[in-house]
Amino acid sequence: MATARAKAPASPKHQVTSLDVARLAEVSQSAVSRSFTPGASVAPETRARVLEAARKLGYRPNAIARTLSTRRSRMIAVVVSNLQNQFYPGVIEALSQRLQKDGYHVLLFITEVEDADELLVELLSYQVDGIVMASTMLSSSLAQQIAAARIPVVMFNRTSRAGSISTVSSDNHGGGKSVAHFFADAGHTRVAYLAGAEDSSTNHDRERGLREGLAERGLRIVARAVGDYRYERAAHATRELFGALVAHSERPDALFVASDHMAFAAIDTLRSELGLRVPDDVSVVGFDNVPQAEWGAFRLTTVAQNAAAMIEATVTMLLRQLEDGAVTRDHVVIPTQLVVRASARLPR
Amino acid sequence: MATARAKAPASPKHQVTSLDVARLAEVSQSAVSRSFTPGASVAPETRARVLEAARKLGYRPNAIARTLSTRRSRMIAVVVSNLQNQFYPGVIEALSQRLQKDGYHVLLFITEVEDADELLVELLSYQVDGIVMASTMLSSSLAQQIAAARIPVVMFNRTSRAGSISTVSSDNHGGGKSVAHFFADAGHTRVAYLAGAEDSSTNHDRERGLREGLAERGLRIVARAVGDYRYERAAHATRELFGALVAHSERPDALFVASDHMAFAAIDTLRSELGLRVPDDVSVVGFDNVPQAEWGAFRLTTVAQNAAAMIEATVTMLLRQLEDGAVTRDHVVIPTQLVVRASARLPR
DNA sequence: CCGTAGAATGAATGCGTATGCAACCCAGCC
DNA sequence: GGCTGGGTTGCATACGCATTCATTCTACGG
Repeated sequence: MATARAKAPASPKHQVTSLDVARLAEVSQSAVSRSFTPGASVAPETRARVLEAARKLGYRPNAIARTLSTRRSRMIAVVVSNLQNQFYPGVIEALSQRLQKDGYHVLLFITEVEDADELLVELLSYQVDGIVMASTMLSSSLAQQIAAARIPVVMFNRTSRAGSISTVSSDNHGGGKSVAHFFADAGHTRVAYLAGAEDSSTNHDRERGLREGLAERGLRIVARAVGDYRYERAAHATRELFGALVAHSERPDALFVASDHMAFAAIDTLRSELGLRVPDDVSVVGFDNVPQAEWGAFRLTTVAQNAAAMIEATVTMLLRQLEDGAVTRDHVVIPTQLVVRASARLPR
Repeated sequence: MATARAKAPASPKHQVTSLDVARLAEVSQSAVSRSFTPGASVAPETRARVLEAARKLGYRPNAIARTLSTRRSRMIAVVVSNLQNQFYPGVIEALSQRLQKDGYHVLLFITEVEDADELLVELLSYQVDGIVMASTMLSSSLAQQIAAARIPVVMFNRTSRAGSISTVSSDNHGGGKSVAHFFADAGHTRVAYLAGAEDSSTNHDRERGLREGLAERGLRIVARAVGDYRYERAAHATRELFGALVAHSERPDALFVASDHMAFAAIDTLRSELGLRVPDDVSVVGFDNVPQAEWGAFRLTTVAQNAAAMIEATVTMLLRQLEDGAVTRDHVVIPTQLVVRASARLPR
């Protein structure tokens, strides 16, 4: 016995299709399609009739059907992992709005570390036109596969030695170097580094910049701990570097942190937990210049990433590849700038 | 003369389709489709042959074509406006992961205030299976339209008098009330309110809760300013409430802020700019319990929203409606809890 | 006044998958 | 041994739109 499935009355359930509009406007389905396709050949009065009929019926072209037909979905996949770091929500927001302006939409994928591969495969089945990967690695096998599918990929804020993949990043090396000089000019001699994820190119480049910049002034990194781009781990790393177990003479007098997010953890820990003053006892400099860096509680001196420029470069690159149909391998590096606030001692 | 369009060699450009797999496995296209459809009728050995062939060819079912056929896209639209407020990135992250677990994906729409309508129309053309609206209003005409299309909508963290729309929200009224009692118990008599967006139900309910809670103790809101859920405007509102122009005797001794994000602005402004101590001079309580509330710089006493429960309720509600095919109008209210930290004076 | 280029239109087909339906096979049962 | 029924399979078609191709219509120049 079949259970009486309380199926809702199928009154306007029948989705309005271009054929319905065609009938009402007394034209062919082709004419309807053309009326909604910019640049197609339709007489103005025909289009007017069609649009009027469409309005009456509440018709909206079906983007899915269009995708199947044109092989372009106008969807861009954005892959992100760490939304706790304030940098990324801002990026997503700006990126999304920028793409919307060009008629594209964002299919969002959140992924922890390395299940990214599995996700990517799913993502491909949605026929996205392009992919932006922020703060996530891409296995080279998968990169291969995506390249084969001729889908443009842009790595945002990450670089990669893998296949034919474009990247947009800040001048992390230069940023790190400028911090080194800034510290040196302020007379700091015991500089420590609080690292992000060890396998990330950003972390690597920022540290290298710091090291080389210090070397130019005859200094070196005297201590180092890993915060993995996470607040809690950064707080823990700060305790390692400045805790009671560290002899006073060994204590660093300046700390470069690989991201603002972690810098907040460092400052909080230094002040509230270890009783150290910032910048009087320790100078702290971050990286990113997220909105909170400006807040009164932190007044963080930091290396600003030009997010707007990075996003513009990303979108430009993506759209160009989409138009050309050719997957390229460009690398754009956006300059950074040291923003001096109050969390680090000023140069003399 | 036709320009020689440098069309890339169409080597593996021809997308692998179920028909290709069928040919290789020497079965019909139907068999391939069924092999990828859980619960379909296929002999185990047939399915094995198909999967093997698919693997060889690198075949992945085309989700777009499937959508066209099944009329289910397995995409959920998520509409958000204010990603600066840390509450929302967290929600997006959790929501996205939760939906991914059930095989759904998030189509993200960022919208400033009221161009939402236009966006929603676009969104509908993507045949999303459901919509989650967070921190965004929905015009009732559009709500009507969506209901007619039989697309389930859940308003997240907002309520609405409009059409047949489900809502998930916290007990904002109760939360506001508990703050009132907390202030009263601590002996505060001059309580001020820093409001969010005036047209939001959350703001309205939180304020009403505060007012009623105070009334129960014979108190009232002595001052009020609007921060519109934005940091800068909240800082400005704080100056209005506590600035030099306010007579000392008129100055509030407790401040309830409609969101943590704004509470940070209030605290920063009170401390860094107005030279007031928190909580010694002014008690501050927020709402949301975002991760930063716990940070050493703020140690914010706040009303915690149970984001996990809200998300679970949202997803459950959405999925149920998708299965039943019936758009319902449920209203779930999740309890809140006052989290006591150090930004407000403790009850005696 | 005829020929023709060009615009406008409709019929037909393809995009890749899911599924109702009919055909088929085979085991089990009377 | 014939019959029945369940499990498999393939055929054909639908999903909604874009686009090619052929056809018709219009206007214009010679």
